[in-house]
Formats: sequence, structure tokens, C-alpha cells
Amino acid sequence: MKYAAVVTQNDDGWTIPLVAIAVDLVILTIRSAALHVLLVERAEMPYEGKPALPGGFLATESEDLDTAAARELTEETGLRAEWLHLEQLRTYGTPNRDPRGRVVSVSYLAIVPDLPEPEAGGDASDANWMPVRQVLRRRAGLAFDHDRILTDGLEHARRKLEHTTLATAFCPPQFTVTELRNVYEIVWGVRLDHRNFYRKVTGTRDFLVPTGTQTKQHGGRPAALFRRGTATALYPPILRGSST
Amino acid sequence: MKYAAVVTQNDDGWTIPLVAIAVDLVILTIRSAALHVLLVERAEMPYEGKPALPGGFLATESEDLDTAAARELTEETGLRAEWLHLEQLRTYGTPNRDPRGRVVSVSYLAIVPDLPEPEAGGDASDANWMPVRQVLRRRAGLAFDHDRILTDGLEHARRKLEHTTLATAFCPPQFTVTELRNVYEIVWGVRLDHRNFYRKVTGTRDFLVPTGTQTKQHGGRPAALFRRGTATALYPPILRGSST
DNA sequence: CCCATTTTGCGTCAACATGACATGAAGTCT
DNA sequence: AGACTTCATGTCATGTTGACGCAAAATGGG
Repeated sequence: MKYAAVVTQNDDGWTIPLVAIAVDLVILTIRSAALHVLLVERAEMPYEGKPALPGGFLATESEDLDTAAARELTEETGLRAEWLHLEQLRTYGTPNRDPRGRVVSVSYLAIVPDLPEPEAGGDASDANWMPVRQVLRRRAGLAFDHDRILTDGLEHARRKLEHTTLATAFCPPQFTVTELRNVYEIVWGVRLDHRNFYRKVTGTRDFLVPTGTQTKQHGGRPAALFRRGTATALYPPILRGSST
Repeated sequence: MKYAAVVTQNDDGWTIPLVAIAVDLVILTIRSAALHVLLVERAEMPYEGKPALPGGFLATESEDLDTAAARELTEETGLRAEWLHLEQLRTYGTPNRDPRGRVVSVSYLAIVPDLPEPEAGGDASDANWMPVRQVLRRRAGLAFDHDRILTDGLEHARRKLEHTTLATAFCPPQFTVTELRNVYEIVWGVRLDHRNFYRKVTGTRDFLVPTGTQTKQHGGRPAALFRRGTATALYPPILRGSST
């Protein structure tokens, strides 16, 4: 990357540094009973060949940040952002976080239901779902400061499960109470009492809407299927470290 | 503001827009039983003469975002950032939010105890504490998209009172339970039962540390003085819309 | 077909937290 | 001294949570 110029001036003659803006995505899903994050293998220097979060620079001078995040999400997963949970996380701007120069990265958190297969597309040479535990076990596993971004995104998601209905974003359009409980158990890494959990979520207004249908058999009593309700906040919350 | 250059190129010949980075601060305090926010009057175009949140561009190519926020806070209030609560809020990058060109703004939330007087310094022509209610009553009261940033910062602060010990950041080093309750009542705009509140906060481990001293008289029974404890999270939380 | 197994859905009960409110304690003001 | 103010503690009914029992409804093996 070559900079044609890195500063500009305001009317008083002050010099103002100009920087490149990147968006980086923490895209989480649950696959085979484990939390997974979508990673790409970097095709260019720096960190060539290293795994990294999907992301990239603003495409044009007039592209909005949220638009850029939605575009990257679609490029990497083939999913339309309108149907998914996509929210801004926070911004990382440490001067030397990118060896090519000053890059400020705006990170986003995306939650998607279990997908058939990742679709390697866009400028990424390769896109793969990786278990989060495995990625975070070894330090410096990801390019740039993406280990930190992933850690922050994970903590953000864990916290939001407590007092919002975010967990349903991991689920398909119709799901059972047990599937929803599995989301909590897998993301938090705890065991919850299934009877108390059932009482809690079915008793929270507008959290779940019964569809009237049931699951097909798979070795036990059929379960009722639900859709997401209109609620977004949970009062009272479901606290971690409880066995609700 | 004149741009010497607005784009650069990566190795593939892609063009990457370069943008200016600003930090904007939502600095909240409580004065005369009302929530106040620090505003400056803009000395330059655009929005000359309009009130705005304190903030500014990165000073140098190598300045960190958090450092820039701390610098602006010190310039506007004279307070050392190390002693205060200062955290990143979120980032605003709508293409036309600044008529001078593409500016991405990283907002920060600062909570400070009641100060003797605002110290107009730095590049702001004027700095004043303004009641938040009054500022938000009229639409488009602030320059740029600062109404939106203020609204977001306020909601963020209100939410954090519920499950963190952030409220103590509004208080001086030593404070009474009633002073702490006033923080909740003023920020949330509700009335809380003082007896239940007392039971709750004194019963939460590491929230308050008794100093053994008492307040001087002011027309009632002297109150015990406390310092902040080591706790940062509140389990269980203090929920809004309750009368804890 | 009968029975063990699995998973769902509902019920019970003690422990704890909360909402509402009474009352005593320790000062000031007139 | 008595009225008034604010602080601190206590009481009690109600609601939520944690732990766990158990019946309902399916599957699969002998």
C-alpha cells in the first residue's frame, strides 16, 4: 500500500492525519455443538497465510460503515445482512496495529444460524468455520490484533445473551426450547437446568411464539416449535453463573 | 479544510479512501440535582456559533484513539483522565455527517464528579455545562450528528448503572448512600425507595467500603461516608423500573 | 408386544430477593 | 422542649430462582 498523502490541513493551518478505515467482522455460529467463528486465510502480505477475521477497507469515499460491514458479510458468507443480527462492536486504532500504515478498524459482530457450508468468495483466498476454543487457546493465532477483537466480540455476545433475546439469532426460523438452551450452554460453556430454563423462557412475555407444530421424532417426546417473539430485552435477565 | 489527497492504493491497484478521524466526548456530571453535559460553542465553520460536543481530530499520525480522547478531556475540563471513567462508546461514519468531507468520529463517554467550574481551554471558544433535558428537548440543538451521539451516550450510561458500579464515578472520593441514590434517581429520572436502596447497595459485596467517618450536620442524622469498593459488576443488577 | 431409554413438559418446595412501609436514631431549627 | 429532617434498621407479603421429582410421548431392542 502506498500513500499518496497522509495529511491534510484545516483553515488554521493545522495538520490533520488521514487514515484508512477497515471493517472487521466477528461472525459467530454454532456447528456440531460448538461455537465457531468464520476465519479467512490472508492471501497477501502482511501476515500472508495467517488466519484472520473477514474484513476489508471501505470500498469508496461514500460508503457507509454499516454498509461496508454488510457488504463484507455477504461477500464472505453469501448471506443477506437484512435477515441477520449485525451490530457495531468497537473501534481499534492503535498506531502500529497494521504494519502498512495507520489503519483504524471498526469491528462488527454478526450472529448467524448454522449454515450448510461456508462460501469462499470475495478477496479472501479461503473461508472456514473454526471452533472458537481452539482459536483462542493459542496466543497470536490470528493476524493483526484480531485475537483481541475476537475476545472482545465473544465477551460482548456472552453478555448480550443475559439481557437480550440475541440467542434466537443463532437459531433457525423455527426452533425448540432445547435448541435455544443449547445456545446458552454452548456460548457460556455451562450447564443449565432444562426444567428451569423451560419455565423461564416460556414465561417471558413475547420471547417465544408457539407455532402449534412439533418436531419429528428423534428418540424422545416431540418438542413444540417456536418462532422469535417481538421482545428484544429480557426483564428480568438470565444471569450467567445461575442455573436458570 | 483542504484535502491534499483523499485516496491511496494497495498493491493490487485498488483505491482506498482516506478519511479524517475525530474523537467526540460525551462528558456527563451532576450539578444542582440535574444531569449536565459539557458543550462547547463552535468557533469555526461549519456550524459556527452552534453548541457541540467537545472533540477534535487526531493530533498526529501516531496518536492513539484513547490518548486523543484523554487529551481532549484534559483540554476541556482540566481533569486527568487517569482518575476518571473514560470509555469508548461507538463510531459514527455516515458519509455526509461533516460537510467538510469524510470524517469518521469515535465517540467516548466520560463520567466526572461535580466540578467547581468548567475551564474553557483548548481550541473551544467556550465550554459550559448544560442540562441534558434542556439540550435534548429541542431537536437539532447540537452541531453535526451530536444530538444522536449524546442520546446514545446517555442510554449507554443509563444501562450501565444497572449492572455496574458506574454510578460511583459521579461521586466524589467519599460519599453517602443518599448521594449515590441521587445519582440513580437523576440519571434514570425515577424515585427510588431510600430504605430498599440502602439495603441493596450496602448488601452488595465490595460495592461500598465504610470509611468509619460521618458527614457533618446539615439538618438531619449524620450519614456514614463510603469509598468505592473493588467491585465493577453488580450481581444481581439494580433494574430500572423497579423501586429497589 | 413389552419394557428400557430418551426427551419434553409440568409440578413442588425451600431459599432468596424484592416492593411497600413502619419505626427508631441522631442530628438541626425555632 | 418540641417540631422537623435525614439516616439506619426491621418487618412482612410477594415473586423469582435453584434443585429436583415425575408423568407424557416418542424410539428401539428383544
